[in-house]
Amino acid sequence: MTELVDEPLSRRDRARADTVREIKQTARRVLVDQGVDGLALRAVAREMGMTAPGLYRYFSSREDLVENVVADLYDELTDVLEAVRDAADPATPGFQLLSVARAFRQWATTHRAEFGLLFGSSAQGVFRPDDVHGDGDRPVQLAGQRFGAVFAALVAQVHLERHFPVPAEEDIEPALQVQLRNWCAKLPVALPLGVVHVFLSCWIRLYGLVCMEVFGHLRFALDDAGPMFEAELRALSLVLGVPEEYRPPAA
Amino acid sequence: MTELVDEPLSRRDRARADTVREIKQTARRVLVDQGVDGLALRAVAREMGMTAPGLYRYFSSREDLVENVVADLYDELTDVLEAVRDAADPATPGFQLLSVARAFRQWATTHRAEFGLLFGSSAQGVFRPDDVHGDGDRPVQLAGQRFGAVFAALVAQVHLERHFPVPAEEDIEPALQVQLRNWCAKLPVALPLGVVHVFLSCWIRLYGLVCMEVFGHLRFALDDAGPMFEAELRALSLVLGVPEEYRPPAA
DNA sequence: GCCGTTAGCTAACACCGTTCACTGGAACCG
DNA sequence: CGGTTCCAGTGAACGGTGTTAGCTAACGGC
Repeated sequence: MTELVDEPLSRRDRARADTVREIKQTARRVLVDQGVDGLALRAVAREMGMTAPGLYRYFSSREDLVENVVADLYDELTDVLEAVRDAADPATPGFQLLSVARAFRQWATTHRAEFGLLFGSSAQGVFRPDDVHGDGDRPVQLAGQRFGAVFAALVAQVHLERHFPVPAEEDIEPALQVQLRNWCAKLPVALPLGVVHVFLSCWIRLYGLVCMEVFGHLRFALDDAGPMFEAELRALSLVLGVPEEYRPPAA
Repeated sequence: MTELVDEPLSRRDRARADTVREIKQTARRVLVDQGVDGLALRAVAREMGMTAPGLYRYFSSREDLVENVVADLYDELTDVLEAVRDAADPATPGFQLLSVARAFRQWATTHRAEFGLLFGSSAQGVFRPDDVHGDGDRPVQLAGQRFGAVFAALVAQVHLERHFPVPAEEDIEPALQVQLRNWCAKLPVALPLGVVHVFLSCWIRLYGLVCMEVFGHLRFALDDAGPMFEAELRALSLVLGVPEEYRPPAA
């Protein structure tokens, strides 16, 4: 058994860790310029001067490799969002939230293949049917939670600063109440049910619009989703009571 | 050259049409119980006692077959939605819209594989990058337009009956205005820009929620999306001014 | 220096999409 | 009726895939 202490990394272990990194990094490059379907084990191996079976020393299957790449991508995306949040000026929750939302779309549109892997229809690996809630401790699940926490925390802060209108608990259907309560219990901070309800509703709109744009399901109406995105952002700002001066302006 | 008249279907042509039907039908069955990745030409051929190369007499590639299956699925889904709309009692636009939205979710959750093919991230076939707008005349595009028209027409009718609040033209960003105008021009009926804006916004929410549910991206928070769907439906009813008595009730 | 562990290889299996050359039979024409 | 043309469907083959089994060779710890 390997030690849980992180200090005694043997020479071999370091080499192994390096190889793992290189594989994931190569896989990501292949993903980007070959597409999801072109993300083949053999292609990854070829790209780094190995043969496909060699990869099985590091990942138990293609699915396993993909899952680890997904976790890394979640982390990378989260890093970007956190950096944008922390660089936002003024550093008010409202403006930070808008900036993060824009950065999310920006990342999605400039990393289409990666976005498809994270948020598309082929992401059975992220949240498997068997673990009812996505709160296991596999890397991809932890990374997913970290990602979600960025938005959740910002909405919570916005609400803390300016109490935007939320439905009263008793105005939420009981069946939805218990689910929201269960979810709340897993969050680091306690939030009123109405707030998480509004957060979920806002996230649905952001996710829906960005997905439609990236997956090409918006082209029936728009050829550039940018203006529509800003309009939706403005609508969300109103819902969340983001102060006028930080809101995207109407035309 | 074959005649454009539809009467003189030779014996051969009828047999051919039957085979095409059987192939698509078999492909759909394979899709359902093997998943999108399991939708292999060889599997389809095997299932119907043929060999894979034989299918090339009917479809020029796997992609071609999939595209035709997608078109059929769009048609089937649209038929379901239209039937639900026409069977809605009372037959008011508001209630019809709610019924159709529920039927859409119902179809999506009971036909996950098919839904993923139509609305997921692997739908490059439906709207290709090259045709800027999805208004070509390939079967899949026609079917897609027919699908969208169901929702669009209902929203239009709801607005005709009760003028829910829409943004004034001059409150829409110019860049978005021209896009919406272009799209409007392709619709069968003339609609105020504000109405199509609201329609698009509502469709984003419906699409976003159903996609998240079907693709498993909602499991981080909810294990049954039903109540949240009804809550969103209620929110949309308020946006669209659907009369109180047809709205989903608050808790 | 020995010995266990392990990285990486080759070969192989079963599958995939696709092309090609071919056969059998149906449809058409004189 | 015979001859010819067309076409559905086949088997073989090519190059690709994920994955397993068995081997070699090098490395780390004693």
